[in-house]
Amino acid sequence: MTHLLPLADDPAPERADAARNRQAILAAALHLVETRGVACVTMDTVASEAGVGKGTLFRRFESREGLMAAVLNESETAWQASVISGPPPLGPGAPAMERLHAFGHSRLRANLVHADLIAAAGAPGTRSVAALSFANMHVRYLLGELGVTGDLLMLATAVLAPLEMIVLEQQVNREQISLERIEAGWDDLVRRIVGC
Amino acid sequence: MTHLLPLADDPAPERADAARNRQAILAAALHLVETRGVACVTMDTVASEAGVGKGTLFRRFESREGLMAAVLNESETAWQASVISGPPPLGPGAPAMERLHAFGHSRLRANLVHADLIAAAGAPGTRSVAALSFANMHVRYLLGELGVTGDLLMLATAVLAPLEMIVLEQQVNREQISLERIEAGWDDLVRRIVGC
DNA sequence: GGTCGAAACGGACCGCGGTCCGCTTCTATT
DNA sequence: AATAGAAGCGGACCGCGGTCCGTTTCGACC
Repeated sequence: MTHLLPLADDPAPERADAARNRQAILAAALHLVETRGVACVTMDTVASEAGVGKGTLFRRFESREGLMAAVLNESETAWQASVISGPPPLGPGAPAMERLHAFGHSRLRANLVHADLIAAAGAPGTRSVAALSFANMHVRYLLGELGVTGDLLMLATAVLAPLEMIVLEQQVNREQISLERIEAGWDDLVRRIVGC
Repeated sequence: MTHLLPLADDPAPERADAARNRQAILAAALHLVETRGVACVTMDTVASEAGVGKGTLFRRFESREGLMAAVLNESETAWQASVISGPPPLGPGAPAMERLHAFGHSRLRANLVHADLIAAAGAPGTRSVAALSFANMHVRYLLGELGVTGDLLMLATAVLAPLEMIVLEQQVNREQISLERIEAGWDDLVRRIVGC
């Protein structure tokens, strides 16, 4: 075998025009989301802005949720990168406890900033599974570093659940709770789960 | 003043035909949800089944989410009643810790049973605010009984967050985690939050 | 019972998400 | 360069949630 043979690719490597269209659609969607806000972005608009037919959008991204998830993914990826290899205390280099707190605060803010996009991206499962379980995996790792014993998967879920948009939405918009109080409450939660 | 005078009613007491229609709509919706499943229930169907125009549905229930929330509310009310005045350990009479665990398990199951209806009822805020904060208030009360100190509102939120449908959905459908493990994980969480 | 304003009604209508299928474009092969 | 057929394309079309407004019904008051 030579280096010209395709090495363990996907069985169907994307065709050139398809790739071009995917890029065009993604760029158009991102632009429209930024300028008009998520709510005002219709599939027809994205299609015409990208200069493709509507069918193409749905073949590439499955649904509106899928497209929004793809847009969201752009910033999510950057955020993940800063968790994995950015400067401390979010990135590696700081003590695990500091990293965990930085993680929570950062995630909290990221969720609030992209609130409407996250809502439009819909239930997890539409977003890539890998992206979704990243947070859980990272928290599990940090809890391990802190010497926490028990069902770490469950504990990580418990730590992350209060940061979910649906919960934050209720607290911020409905109950008018300040960001500081939410952060403090989350810090307390972490302390109780880790400590003792 | 006599007993014939309306006592501190809403300013606009519902007209007779309006009340009749509300009942008919709710009954039709409930029936259709039970027989065909939430996903197959369209507003047109409910309207014709109830023998009213579509406009009436939307005037009474605001949106599809609102209608589904109203349907969901029927069973939620019953559940709340059993928490407030049902038999122990869920109702009053048992030690606070037992009640709390019973509460969590009961809520967990209720959420899973009505999963699709809850999803269709959409974000909180569509459902009545009272109904939504009931769980939080109850948990806060139980935590107080247990002598927990701190920001009880935040702690109650932390206790309830892992029971939210969006979290459970991920665990049950995506990660295939058993109900027992979820319950055990939640029990552990409660112990850590209360204890120490 | 008759009158009148307000409230409720209902179905035609709209926009959007999503599908379908005949046509076009790409690329592997010779 | 020619070819063939798979992959991609696009826009007409559909169903559903939601709105609008001319018409009907209610019930308070005379």
